[in-house]
Amino acid sequence: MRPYKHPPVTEIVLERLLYALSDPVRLEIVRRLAELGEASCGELDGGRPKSTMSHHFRVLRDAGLVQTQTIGTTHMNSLRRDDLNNRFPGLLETILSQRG
Amino acid sequence: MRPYKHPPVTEIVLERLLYALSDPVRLEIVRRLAELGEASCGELDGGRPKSTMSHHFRVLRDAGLVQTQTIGTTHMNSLRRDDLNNRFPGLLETILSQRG
DNA sequence: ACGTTAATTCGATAGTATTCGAACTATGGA
DNA sequence: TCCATAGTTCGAATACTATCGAATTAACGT
Repeated sequence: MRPYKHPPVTEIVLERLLYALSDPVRLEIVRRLAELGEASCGELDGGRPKSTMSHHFRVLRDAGLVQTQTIGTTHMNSLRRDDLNNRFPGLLETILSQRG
Repeated sequence: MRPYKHPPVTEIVLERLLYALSDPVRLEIVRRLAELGEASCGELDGGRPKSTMSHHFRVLRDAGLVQTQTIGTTHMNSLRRDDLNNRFPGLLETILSQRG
């Protein structure tokens, strides 16, 4: 499995980040990741097909929100909290603290 | 001119709000409105056609970010700061404080 | 009433997103 | 090596979105 392409911190773009979070499925993924610390793709599908989940995780990765590392056969995802707080201080926490 | 339909505070949805702000043109509009306090549609077009601006203002209105009142022939827009701070405390300020 | 100004609505087009099944790839275990 | 597991990639259908010109509506001043 070739490694994932994660954007460097400096290339994380606000609009792209907001867009990634504007989808209910993706916002829920991010909320769960915030709770759990990390999770595999499969753990967070709510019965949705794998391809759909894979798509959403890719959007989150491309936006710089999520990092994915391969451990064995599972792909572990976690939020890039430090990177995000460097680039956009307080933003992620403020969004996650909202009761939507 | 029939009055605009602004969603009540309780119906402002986080995802919709994030989506509205994920467009560069709209984010810029919101930034300018935050600076100026209020502005007409025409003041904020950067040479863009009126129909394009009208579209973006509608998205911002529907998301609950902007309120528009007609004064004479001009439509004055301003941010719904209080409403937004009630519904999503700190969110707007945090987003606007980011240097994108 | 007429023209001007300000912005919305309509209609079309081109681009992009979401969703999903099916095929594929990679890793680890029997 | 064969198989199961975990996700990705591909392809296609469907649905949205942004953009803009043209026509329309509204309010004001003359």
